[in-house]
Amino acid sequence: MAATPQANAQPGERISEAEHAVMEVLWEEAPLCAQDVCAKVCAARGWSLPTVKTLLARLVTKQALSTTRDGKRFLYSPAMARSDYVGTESRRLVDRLFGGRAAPLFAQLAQAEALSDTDIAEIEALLKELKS
Amino acid sequence: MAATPQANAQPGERISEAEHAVMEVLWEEAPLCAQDVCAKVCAARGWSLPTVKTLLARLVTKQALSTTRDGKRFLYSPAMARSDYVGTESRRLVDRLFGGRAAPLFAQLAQAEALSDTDIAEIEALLKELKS
DNA sequence: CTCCATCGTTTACACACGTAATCGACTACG
DNA sequence: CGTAGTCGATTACGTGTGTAAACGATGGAG
Repeated sequence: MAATPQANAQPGERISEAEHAVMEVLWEEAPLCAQDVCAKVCAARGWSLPTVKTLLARLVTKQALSTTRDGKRFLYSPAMARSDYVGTESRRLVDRLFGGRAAPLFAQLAQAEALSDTDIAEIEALLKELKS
Repeated sequence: MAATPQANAQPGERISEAEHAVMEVLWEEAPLCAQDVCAKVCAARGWSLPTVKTLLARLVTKQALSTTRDGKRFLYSPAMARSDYVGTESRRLVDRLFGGRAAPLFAQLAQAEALSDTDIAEIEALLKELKS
């Protein structure tokens, strides 16, 4: 049984940007069938239904989604927590660009004026909590 | 002059991860010739010299590097500031994962215990400065 | 002045990704 | 019971990326 190229896929398999858009929809609401996902994601990205189906299939292969049969169709649900994904992605960036240190990232955002007053207030609150 | 596929390349062209490793070396020290870059980057990544040459060439095409002739070889220097790259990449992530808001990213890092005491202290100091 | 080492350039190739059409099966309506 | 619509699966294809060999020019050693 000569494994086809895509046949093997570890759970750690990387989720691409387009795939992420699909995950985002399902993290917001699940389970959904392909059409529902398409309706939501196509509105934002302008993809066609076949495209969304491909992405769903690839995500299932990568074990990022799980499926349940519902009559003739499938219902898709996330098989990984959004916080996990967000966590590893954030960590990736911090490692790659800031040597694993979070402070320089913060400095970067501050300098780029990417921090709103609300952000600053929230971060301040978080800091207070961390120190307690 | 039928433009070859790669012939056109805007300055905004995206820098891939492998290319970024090369940029990193040149941001640390420049200008350098291909061999010097290779010596540094190959130690960390285990690439061969041809590979590094390809990456350098692609980066020149993307206008992320500039070159000066030095006898028979080229000296490569970054044509974009590291802070610019780091800025856009950070922004990208924050936009994609946190709806453009920095506070949730911070919360994420805090929750993942990715914040050292030093980080917290530095961020606190930055906050104080921002509010003044 | 010739030849070799060394550049940068060109070409190569497999795989991931974005995007999509087509196909075969199955369900539901008539 | 047949047929049309719909679903997931299969196949497709161009481009970017990671990785590298082959090639052609050129400058420096002898």
